[in-house]
Amino acid sequence: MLDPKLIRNNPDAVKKGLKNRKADASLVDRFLAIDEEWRKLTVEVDELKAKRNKASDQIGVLKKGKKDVGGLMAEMKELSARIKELDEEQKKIEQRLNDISLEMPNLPHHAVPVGVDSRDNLEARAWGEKRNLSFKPKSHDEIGKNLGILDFEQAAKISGSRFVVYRGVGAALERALISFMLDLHTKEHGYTEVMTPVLVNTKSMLGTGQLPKFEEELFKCRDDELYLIPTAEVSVTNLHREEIVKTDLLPIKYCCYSPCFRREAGSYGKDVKGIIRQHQFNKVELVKFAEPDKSYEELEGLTKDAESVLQKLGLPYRVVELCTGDLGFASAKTYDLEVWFPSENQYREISSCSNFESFQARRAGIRFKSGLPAKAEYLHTLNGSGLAVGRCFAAILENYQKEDGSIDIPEVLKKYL
RNA sequence: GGAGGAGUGGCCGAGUGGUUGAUGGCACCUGUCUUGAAAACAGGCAUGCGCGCAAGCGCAUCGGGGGUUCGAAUCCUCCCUCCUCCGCCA
Repeated sequence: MLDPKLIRNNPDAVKKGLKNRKADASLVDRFLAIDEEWRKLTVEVDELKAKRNKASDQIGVLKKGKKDVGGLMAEMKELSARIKELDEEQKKIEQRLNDISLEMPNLPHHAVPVGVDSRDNLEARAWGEKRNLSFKPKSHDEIGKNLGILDFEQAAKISGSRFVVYRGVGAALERALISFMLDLHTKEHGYTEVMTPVLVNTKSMLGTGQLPKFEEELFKCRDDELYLIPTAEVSVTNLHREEIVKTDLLPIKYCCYSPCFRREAGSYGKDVKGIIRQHQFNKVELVKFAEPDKSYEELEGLTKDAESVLQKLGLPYRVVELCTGDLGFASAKTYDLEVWFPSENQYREISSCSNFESFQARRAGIRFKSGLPAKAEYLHTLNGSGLAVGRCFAAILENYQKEDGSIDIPEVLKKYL
């Protein structure tokens, strides 16, 4: 959610930001029109309520003095009825205002390169040597099937398409990756591990921005107001919803392993082979709560923490700075980490590290005290994959494959297997 | 799932229809005293929103929604959360 005062005082800047990210800038004018209507009505209602409050006090006093208050009471009865009508109208307007506010995406940070789509993204840096294979590299799903560690048929039988069964060493490798990542982030990068529910309520989904706009991307329970999380970002960020966190605890750094669930509506025919795009996948997520003036520094650190996973695994990757047009709904600035896939001869996203500034904090009511005298203020939230485990699994299969169809195991994983 | 109890400001805890946004205590801030600190004493101390250049004024908020009433923390109702007991259960 954007600061309503910012929209009021700086509508043109907001429009420009929305346009840069290909969002509907007319939302601003609609917001302003309704906002004005709301304020006008608010003044009116408040005045009537002030009148009523005064009269009610007076009635109390008069009654004590055994004076007649029948006329005044009748008058106030009418006034109350009028107030009730206006209250209802005001509530409706508030609802509309709120709906628009929740539909509005975040504004890009001013330094984010302006662009239309992923072709305008900037490569910030690249790391690692792509291995020189003396044979034609196989795809990870082929390797996995051949080794008997990935089974797509059985998964399709018990669940459907875009699911996978890990078997034997495959299951162990997936588990090893999770443990390796969590250990790295907790022991070397100072994150606190949490394990949170994967079913969350509507408020949590609104808080991080999955709702109301992206409901079709979510799995929802039929009989309960609960959704499966598409990322641990949701449950972990909402840990501090409606809280004023102690300033001396900032920055708060969490890492969380969780399975993630995405409907992938509208991605039919895209990445249908392999485990790149699944309805259910594992991910270790990094989440930070930071003071506003330090959040960009924290974004750099967060990205480096995610990168170090790839470095320790010896997987070549590059860091891409997303342009305004490619930014996610809630993000002000995002770095994608892309890992090398030899069989495709291209880099593919394996992590996305974003600073949401106060966008999620405002939706979720996450504040801290700052200044003198101390005043509660929205903090900044950040998160990034550290990393997507399934894609990491696939990248290891492809990058560490040998001509005989077997694979090497990265050194750092050996103690986990 | 069944029965009962509870939810008040940062915390504890009063308050069952009328100057109660809410007594008191703790914590916190300021001042006096002190070489300094502690103690004691005095004072201050909720949040959100709107109007206003400002001083300030007004509205809302006692888990959440709805209702009764001129007026609700207080009465009614639905919901949520927590606790106790029973049932079921990894």
